[in-house]
Amino acid sequence: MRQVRYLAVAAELRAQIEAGEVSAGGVLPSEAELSRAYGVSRITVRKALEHLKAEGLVDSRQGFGWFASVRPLRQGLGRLGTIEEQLSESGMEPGRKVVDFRFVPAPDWVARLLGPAERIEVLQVRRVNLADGTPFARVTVWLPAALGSSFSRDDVERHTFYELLDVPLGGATQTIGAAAASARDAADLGVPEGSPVLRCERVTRAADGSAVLVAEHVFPAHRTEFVVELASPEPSMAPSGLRLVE
Amino acid sequence: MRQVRYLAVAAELRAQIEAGEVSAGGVLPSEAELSRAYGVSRITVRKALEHLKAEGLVDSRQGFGWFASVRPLRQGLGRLGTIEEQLSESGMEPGRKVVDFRFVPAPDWVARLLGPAERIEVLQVRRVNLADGTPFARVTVWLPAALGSSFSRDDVERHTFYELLDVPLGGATQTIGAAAASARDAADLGVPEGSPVLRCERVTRAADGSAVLVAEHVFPAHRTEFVVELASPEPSMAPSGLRLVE
DNA sequence: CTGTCTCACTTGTCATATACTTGTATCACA
DNA sequence: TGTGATACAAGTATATGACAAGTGAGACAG
Repeated sequence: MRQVRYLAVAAELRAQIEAGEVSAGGVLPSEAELSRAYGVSRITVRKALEHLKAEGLVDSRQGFGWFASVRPLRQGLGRLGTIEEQLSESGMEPGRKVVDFRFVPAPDWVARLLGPAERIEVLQVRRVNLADGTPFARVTVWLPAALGSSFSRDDVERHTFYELLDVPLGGATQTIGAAAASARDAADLGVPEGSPVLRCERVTRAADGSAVLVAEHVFPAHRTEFVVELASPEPSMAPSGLRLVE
Repeated sequence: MRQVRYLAVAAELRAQIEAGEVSAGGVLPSEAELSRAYGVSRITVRKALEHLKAEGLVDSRQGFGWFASVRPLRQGLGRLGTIEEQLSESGMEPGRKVVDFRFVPAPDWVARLLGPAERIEVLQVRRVNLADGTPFARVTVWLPAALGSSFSRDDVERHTFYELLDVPLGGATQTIGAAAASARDAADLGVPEGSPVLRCERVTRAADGSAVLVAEHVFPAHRTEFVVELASPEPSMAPSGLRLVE
């Protein structure tokens, strides 16, 4: 029987990563080192690593190295598509409606998140997402006026902000909480005032770490929920990422 | 495992700042001094500092120096401790109280999650977590009777289930949603009935992928929120992991 | 006391160099 | 087709040095 060496190497690496010997985000030894360690050529090591990359377990950057993926997705679990994909798959018709497009002075909490320099003016876009004509989300985006000055209402209606922005993006921080629907929430989403809603606040940062965009998503609780895959169980029973607010 | 030096320097600086060795608003040593102190080049010190700046922990002014931010923009999720740690750090006394410990037939939705074989009987443990005596979470755990038969009420009061279980765990799926407080939620958490709560449902799987344990966490919305760090922004504006429910 | 100048020190930025990494291509062998 | 050896291109981390530009404090003339 012919032995396939790179699969054996891949299996060993996978075992080490899943055993936590390489922490999430940690850097693996270089291909050359692995090659020496396992007594195989660099080609074989690469094939093994690329195999793991296809599984979503590791990733690489040229000139830097290989590192364990921050959020590995297991093979058995299909990727969760975007909401729009889910809608069309279940036969519903997605739609969106821009209900507000204005330059306004930044609300206090938005100004705090964007940083002091951006205090002055922001482009505020409010949009309602529809499924078969009934609203299931309201999204509000605040963008420094300097960045949004060239956008038209048509632009934001047809494209995502990530497409429109010409800035290399570096990451985001997302906060998920529950709240009672305000009067405006109730009107926009067609739910009773005071009924529970999921509120998600996201700060998107540029590659250099500066905040670029603040977004608030509000969902009626009875129609939506978040799903998070945890690769390895937390030591505590408390869900990861939970935080007490003031 | 390879190390990236500027990340190591950043970690040490972060530790010092958070330990209060640099008071809020206080000035850090100059880049040249840090460079000497850590035995690295100024470039590396700068990269570390800029890393912390992206986290909102420090800031700089040309000609003046680096100083700790008065109000950190955000806490990196990587170092977000368990709720218990947060409580003791903020001077509150954590506590827990087991309010229910029973073997019962599995509720339908739990049985579905655990798989058909486990339909028969489960150990149901209900616990209220306290901060300074007032409840901030209620956790209910369902465990197949076969796995939980050896546990005593004292065991679950003193240890986490992850410690008690002798099974190698493989991962978990966590669902976060909002809901209105039921009568029991209201009683357990001390909030008005119908007020919004965060509801988190977790299915923990063994290494072989079979479901081992189902847990439900309920938090009053006004005290808790989830923070998720996204390494790279999603192509869609919709928050990742969101899913429509029936 | 008040303005102004100077000087030491700081961050911001650029250029250059080295060592090391992944990405890719080529040729060879079983 | 899997594996190995080699070479080179491209990208990253780090070190070193230099200079521009901003800050603050003290010296000094009025």
